[in-house]
Amino acid sequence: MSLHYAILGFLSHRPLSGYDLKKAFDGSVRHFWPADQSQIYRTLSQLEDRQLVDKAVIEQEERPDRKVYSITAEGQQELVEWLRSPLPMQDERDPFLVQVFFAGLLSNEELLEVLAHQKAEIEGKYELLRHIYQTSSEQIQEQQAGRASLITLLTAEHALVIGQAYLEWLDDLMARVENDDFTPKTF
Amino acid sequence: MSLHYAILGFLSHRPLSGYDLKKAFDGSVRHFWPADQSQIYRTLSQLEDRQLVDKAVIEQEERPDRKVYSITAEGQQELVEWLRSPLPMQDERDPFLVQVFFAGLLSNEELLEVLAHQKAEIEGKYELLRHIYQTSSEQIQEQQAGRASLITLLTAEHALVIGQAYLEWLDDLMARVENDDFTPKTF
DNA sequence: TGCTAATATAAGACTAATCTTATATAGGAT
DNA sequence: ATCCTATATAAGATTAGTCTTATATTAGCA
Repeated sequence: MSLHYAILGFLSHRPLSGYDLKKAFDGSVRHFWPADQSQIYRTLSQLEDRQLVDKAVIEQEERPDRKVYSITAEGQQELVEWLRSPLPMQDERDPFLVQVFFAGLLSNEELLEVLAHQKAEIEGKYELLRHIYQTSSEQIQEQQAGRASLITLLTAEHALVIGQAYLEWLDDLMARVENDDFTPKTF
Repeated sequence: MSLHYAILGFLSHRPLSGYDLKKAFDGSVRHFWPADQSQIYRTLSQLEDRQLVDKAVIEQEERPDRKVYSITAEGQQELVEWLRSPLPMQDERDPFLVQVFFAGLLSNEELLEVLAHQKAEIEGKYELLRHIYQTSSEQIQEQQAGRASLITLLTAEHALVIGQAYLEWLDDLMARVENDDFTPKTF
């Protein structure tokens, strides 16, 4: 469902084609809402059926026609209503945590390997996001872009804060595995 | 896919019926891998087809037959192999972050409301998990249960660490919204 | 007396998302 | 010469997970 609103969100800035939208997703929100190309096109035609977007066909001789979508007044209204509405929490689904939960079946060495792999993955994701955050925050500040642009940075900030905590937990855990000491902590 | 392995994981401790498994999921891993009752039964019969589990039918006069599943040698092997194997990272999907990303369309007051709601949700989840963590860590320590039991606590610990970071980010963000100051941070 | 919860299983329909494949062309790189 | 990338769209099949409904009985509560 959120894909509908994410698309409306992008279209609320400027009209875009399916192709443009795919690039917009990959370049900004993919770390918390990846979008499949095929699904974008399907969702666009659903939004069109519900008259939340308008389609403008721009004929091109050498390529398939560009179909540029723009948000309608109804679409804008539905988007803002959704943005305002408190959402029920999503349940998470993390196969890595399933591995950890049943890791009693592994030796400490095997467990350490799994943890080290996860650490590398999280670190990679973290570094990528840090780079994106830095360059785009500099860009936004140079251009003196407004409040709405600054707000888009907050999701990257969220990922960085969570990533840092994740890495601290992993480091602490790896140390405990090395000492073979799994004594519970207090919270 | 992880549901297959999570079921095998539970069955590696002791034989269980579909009904038992549903309770086991709800009581321990549901915060990172919720399982639908219907899906558990379907997955059990798939595992049976692949001979990773054995079914023992216990006839009951007054109720539907209890079908108790136990893990086979092949099942145990596949489980341990999976536990050892480094998994590709999952992409997240968080509608709340979609809201934040496009929150430029909301006023500061509206945004604060959305954030306050999320804070309450996260706090609720956090308190629940803290309670579960405390009681079950005490229980495990009293019973002098072994390494495998202590390891199951680590996933709750993970959720608590992440939850804390999440709440700190939210608090900081709410303060900034109140001051209408969205200046980027440095990471 | 009737309602609810617990025990126990499972099919059917549906939705969201992914993966694969198809069509069509231009321009640049090897 | 040939291959890859970018542009541009979209149907088809499949998978994982959810939601609804069905069946059947007992025990306890109000």
